[in-house]
Amino acid sequence: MPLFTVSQLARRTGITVRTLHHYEAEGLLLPAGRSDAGYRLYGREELARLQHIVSLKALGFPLAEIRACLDADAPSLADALVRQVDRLRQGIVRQQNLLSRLERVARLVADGEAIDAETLLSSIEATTLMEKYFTPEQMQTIRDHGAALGAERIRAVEEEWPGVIAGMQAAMALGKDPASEEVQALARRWRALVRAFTGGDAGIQRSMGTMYRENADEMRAKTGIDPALMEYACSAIASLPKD
Amino acid sequence: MPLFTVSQLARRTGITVRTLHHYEAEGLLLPAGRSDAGYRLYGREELARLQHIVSLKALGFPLAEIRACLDADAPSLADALVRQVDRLRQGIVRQQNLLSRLERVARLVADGEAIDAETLLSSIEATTLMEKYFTPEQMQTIRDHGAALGAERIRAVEEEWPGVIAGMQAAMALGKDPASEEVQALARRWRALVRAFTGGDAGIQRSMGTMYRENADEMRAKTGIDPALMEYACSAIASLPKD
DNA sequence: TCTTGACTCTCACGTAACGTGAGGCCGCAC
DNA sequence: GTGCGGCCTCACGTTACGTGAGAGTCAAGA
Repeated sequence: MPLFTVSQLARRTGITVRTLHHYEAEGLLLPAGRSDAGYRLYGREELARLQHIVSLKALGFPLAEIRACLDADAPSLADALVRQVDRLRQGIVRQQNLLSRLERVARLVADGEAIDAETLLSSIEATTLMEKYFTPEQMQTIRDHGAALGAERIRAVEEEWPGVIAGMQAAMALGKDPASEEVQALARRWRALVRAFTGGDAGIQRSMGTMYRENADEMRAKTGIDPALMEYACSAIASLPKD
Repeated sequence: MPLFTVSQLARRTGITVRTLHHYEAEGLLLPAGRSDAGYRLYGREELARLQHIVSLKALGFPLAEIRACLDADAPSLADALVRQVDRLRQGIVRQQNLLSRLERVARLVADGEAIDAETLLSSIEATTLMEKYFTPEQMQTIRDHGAALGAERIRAVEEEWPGVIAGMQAAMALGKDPASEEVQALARRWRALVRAFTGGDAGIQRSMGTMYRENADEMRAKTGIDPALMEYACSAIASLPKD
């Protein structure tokens, strides 16, 4: 009956000595005995058990579950297999969602040549926030629409916003009538800008409204639009003749 | 200039108070100051930084990298994006390999009704070992071939092995000539069993030979074939007329 | 004014699966 | 006897916090 020392057993199964120590501490694999000097000694039975452990570990099982399986019997192993498949599937789905988000961000860098950190972080935050309020289908619609518009038109739209916001802000501060011709002109430009983004999709526009209302602080900080201005602009747009 | 306490900041960004403590300990986000009672106080700047942190964390970045990005500048962020995409991709590939292995094992359970733990673990070990010696294409060939054979034929083959091995072992022990008629009959059955597995593929047969040689101990334990018997059987098969 | 409840503080251990020394004993060969 | 390799037992480090424990702080109601 052959007995192995730690390193012999480790070589035979392709794991480290430290791992064997760890398994003993966890009660996962106890040596058959000790030599006079206190060296761990393992027999055939322990070798077999270790091979089982290594196999299950190679399938990604946590040690606690491995111990449960080996100390119990077959049905628990079958259950564990199902659980592990589920765990893995969920993990993969999460990772893939993450990856697609990341790749979208990475494309910003690739497209936008030398984008600065502030802008990039803002974009990331914008998309993160948007993913909380838009369904995946809506996100896809928005992206498709953006692609159709082209990078140049998008930049043009983004550059027009500050002027329109400032104009509307000034009009509100001066107490001008939302139905007045001057404010109506601003409202038309505002509506056009919103439509450039929503593509005319009513669902997207509603979700955008929700997003604005629930993140008033952040929106004010990033766009300069506070709830009062938003209401003023909306009332001005409501007074526009149906296009 | 508004100041926030921990819980106010936490609510605003959807993270926990403990996490803020942690970020301070890590030097990732320091409060703007403390109140007389020692309460942490954060300002607008800290809120913005925390939003950046949360965004990057949502993309799966490790905290150390987030700190590096925020304390450095844009190029480091762009690099980090690339690194993170790589990391994720590799992780997904690993997980998917794991999943496919696991699903193969799970199918054993599904097919074999009430399989016992010992048998299942043996199967797992066998496939784990095989994946070390066969290329993915070879594994696929083996699986295809197995499917073509059908579960019943496979079981028949598995049941025939022990008798053939025992017979060959006995013949060797009695010192019979590998070229004798009796041993030649055993050799024909042996060769047929091997071909049932390899499907006649020379590459697979070579890989199997390597696997046997490099795992003589384990093979002896599982199949009862030791190197001497293997050599004897091979010489007997070599004496067979080319079919 | 006292008390209650919500909030905050600082330790400090727990998590998964080991890696990586530190300091010291054991065994065999020269 | 003296190397050198193998073995032993602590015990801390890793990741990103969770979860109390024990104690001080703040605003409000009885």
